[in-house]
Amino acid sequence: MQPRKTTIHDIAIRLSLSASTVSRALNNSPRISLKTREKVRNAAAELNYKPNHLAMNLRKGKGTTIGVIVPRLNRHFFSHAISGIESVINPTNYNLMICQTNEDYETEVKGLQSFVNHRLDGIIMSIATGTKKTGHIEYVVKEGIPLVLFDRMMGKISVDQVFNDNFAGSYDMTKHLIEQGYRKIIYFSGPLHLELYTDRYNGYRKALADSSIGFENEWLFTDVLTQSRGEEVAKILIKSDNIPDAIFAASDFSALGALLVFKNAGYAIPGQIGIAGFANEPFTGLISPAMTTLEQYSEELGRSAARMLIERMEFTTGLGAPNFVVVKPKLIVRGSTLRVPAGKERNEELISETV
Amino acid sequence: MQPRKTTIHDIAIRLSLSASTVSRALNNSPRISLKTREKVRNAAAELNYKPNHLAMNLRKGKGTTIGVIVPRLNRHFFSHAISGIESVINPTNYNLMICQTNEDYETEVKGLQSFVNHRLDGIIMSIATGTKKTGHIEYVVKEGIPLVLFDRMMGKISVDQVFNDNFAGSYDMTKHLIEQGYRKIIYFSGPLHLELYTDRYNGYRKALADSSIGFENEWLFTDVLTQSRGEEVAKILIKSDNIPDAIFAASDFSALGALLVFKNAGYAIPGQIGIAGFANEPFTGLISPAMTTLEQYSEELGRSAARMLIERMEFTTGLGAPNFVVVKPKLIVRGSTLRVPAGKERNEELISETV
DNA sequence: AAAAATTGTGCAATCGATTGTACAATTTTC
DNA sequence: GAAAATTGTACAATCGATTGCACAATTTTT
Repeated sequence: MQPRKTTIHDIAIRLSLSASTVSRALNNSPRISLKTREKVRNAAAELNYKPNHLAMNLRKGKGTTIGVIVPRLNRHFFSHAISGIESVINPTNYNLMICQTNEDYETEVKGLQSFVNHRLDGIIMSIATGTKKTGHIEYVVKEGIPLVLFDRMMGKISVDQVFNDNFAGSYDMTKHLIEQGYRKIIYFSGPLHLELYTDRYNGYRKALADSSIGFENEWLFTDVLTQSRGEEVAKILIKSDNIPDAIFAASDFSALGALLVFKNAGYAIPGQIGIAGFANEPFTGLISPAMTTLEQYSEELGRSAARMLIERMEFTTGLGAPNFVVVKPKLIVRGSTLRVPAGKERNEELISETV
Repeated sequence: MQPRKTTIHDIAIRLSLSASTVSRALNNSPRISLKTREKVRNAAAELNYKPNHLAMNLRKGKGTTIGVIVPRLNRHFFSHAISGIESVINPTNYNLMICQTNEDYETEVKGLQSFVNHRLDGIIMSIATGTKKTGHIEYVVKEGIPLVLFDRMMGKISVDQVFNDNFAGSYDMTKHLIEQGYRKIIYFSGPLHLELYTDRYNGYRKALADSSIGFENEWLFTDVLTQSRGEEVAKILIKSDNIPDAIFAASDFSALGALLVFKNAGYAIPGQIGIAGFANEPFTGLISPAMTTLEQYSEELGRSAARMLIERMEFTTGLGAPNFVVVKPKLIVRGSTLRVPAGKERNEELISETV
C-alpha cells in the first residue's frame, strides 16, 4: 500500500523540470524536445506513474466514460446488445459504465442522475417498462449530454434512436400464423404506454385486418411479459374453456409460460394450439417443441447505438436533427407453430448456438 | 444546452456568501447556522445545482464507484451475481461500473487498469479462464485498492474471496450418479489451471475413489465448457463407439451439447446414458429431459462479495488477514440422470422460474 | 463591564493535470 | 556581430469542491 500515488510533480522534481513540461512531454507536445520527452517517459515508467483521470477530466471539462442503462442484464437481448456496444467502444479510449434498472422507474431516474453527476460523456439507454414519464430523459438532453435511446423508443423525444421495426416483425409473425391455418390468435402484449409494444400490437392487428380476420377485444392481454404471467393467463384460458388457435406473445418468456402450461395440460403443440414469442432467447431453440420467434439482432443494435453516440460526441456540433436506425426482425419458424404432417420432431436441426 | 453548469460559486455569489460556506451548508456542517443552510439549499435547488463528483473525488482523494469485472454478462450465474451485488450496493452511495472480459486475459488486464486509473474505490472480480498470470491482480492489491475475488478463486493471492465449495458440489453430484447405477462416468472439465476446475475435478475423483470405481485417464476431457465443445466431444465418443454410462460436465453448456447429440443419435437419457451439468442455468429446467445440475446461489455469492468489499473499504484499516466465504452448491436432480421406472415425464414439475 | 467562550463565516491552500503567456537560451539572418 | 526568429521550459491560473485556520460577531461567565 503506497502512501501516495506518483504525480507529474514527482516526475518533475526527479528530473528538475516543471510540472507543465512533464505534462506536455507525456502528451507529446511538439514544444518539448525529443530528448526531454524521452527522459520524462522513462522516469514516469520508473516511478510507476499512472495519470489521475479525475484531475484530467476535471481540468478538461470532459471525461472518457459512456454510461449504459438497460432494464435487465440477464436478458439475452440486452447482454448481447451490450456486447455489441463494447465491440465498438473498446477499441476507443472510452470506458463503459453499466447500470440495470430492473424495469423500475425510480432506479432509472437515480441511475441517470448519477451518470449526470459523474459527468459521463454520453449515454446509451433503454427505457424501463415502469417508465411513463420522460422528464428525466429530456433533462439529460437539455444538459447537452449526448444520448442514444435504444430498443425502447420514445417518439416524443427528439433524440437519436436505434430500434427494431416491431410493427413489421409482428406483422410477419401474425401472417405466418394465419398461413399455418390459425385464426383465433390471442395476443400477449407488454404495457401499451411503450411504443415498442403498441407497434407490435398494431402489426398484429394490421395483419389480422389484412386477412379479414375480425379481432375481438378479449384476444388482447396486456402486461403479460414474464413466464409466470404467461402461465397465469394460459391457465385462465384453459379454465374458461376458451382455447385459442394460437398465442402470439410479445415476449419469449410469457410464450414459454403458456407453452408449458398447455403442453402440461395435454394440448398438442402446434397441432391444437400454436405458440410464438418475440426475441429469440436461447431457450426458445432448446425446449420442445422449439419455439417460433423473432430474431432482433441485438448485437447489431448495440453496435449501431454505440456508433451513433460516438458520432454525436465527437463530430456533431450542437444538436442537429436526430438520427434513427431501424432494424427489421427476422422470423424464425420452429416447431411450436409449424404444422408438419405427423408428430415429426424437428427441433434439433434448428438449435441455436448458445455459447 | 446550458453553457456551464452551476457551481457552488454561483450559489455563493447569488447569496453573497463564500464558496466555503456554501460547501459546508450543503454538507450540513454544524458550523453553519440552520437559517443559512436552508437558504443555501433553496438557492441550490433554484439554480439546479448538481455537485461535480469529479472535483469532489479529486479533493477527497476517493470516489464512490465500485468496479465489477466478470467474464460474461450473458451467463445466468454472473448476471444474477451482479443483481446480488447491486442489491447491496444500491442502498449505499456507491455506484457500480461493470466490465466484461469475454474470458480474455488482455481484456481483463485492460479493464483492471482502467479501474485503477479512474481511481475506483473497490473492485469485485471474477477471473477469466484465459488468465494464467496474476501479476495484474497483485498489483491492484499492492496499490491498496480493496479487492474481492469471486467465484473463480486464486489460492495464491492473499485477498478476500467468495466462492462455491466446488469440491463438495462435484463430490455430491458424482455420488448421485453412482447411486443411480452409473459407473463409467466421463468428466468434462474446464481448464485445470483454474482452481475452480481442479476442485471440481478432484471432487469427482474423490467420489469415484470412495466408491472404489477405478478412474481411467481417457474419462477426462479438458476445456469442454461450451455447447459446441460438448457436441464435439459427444460426437467423438459416439464415433469411437466408446459410450459412457454417464457424463458429468463442469458446465451446463457443454452438458447441453452432449445431451443434444446423444438424444439426437437416439440414445435414451437417462436410460442408456446419464448427463449432468453444473450451474443450474435456466435452460436446464426447460429442455427435455430436464437436466440434473448444481445450484450455485449466485445472488447470494454476489451479495457476500459486495458486503465483504464494503467492509474492507469502510472499516478495515490496512490489510489484515483475508476473509473467505464458501457457499455449498445444491444438487438439483432432474430427469437427465434420474432412472425412474418407465418413461414417466417429470420435468414439468421441476421447471425453474426464469423471470 | 471586561474577559472568555461560542458561533458563523471567509480566506487561501489543496487535490492533479492542463494550458496561455512569458521568458531565457539557442540558432538563424543580414 | 547585432537583431530577429526559433526553440525549450517555467510560471501561474484554472477546473469545482473541501477544509484548516483565522477572525469577527455574539453570547456567556465572573
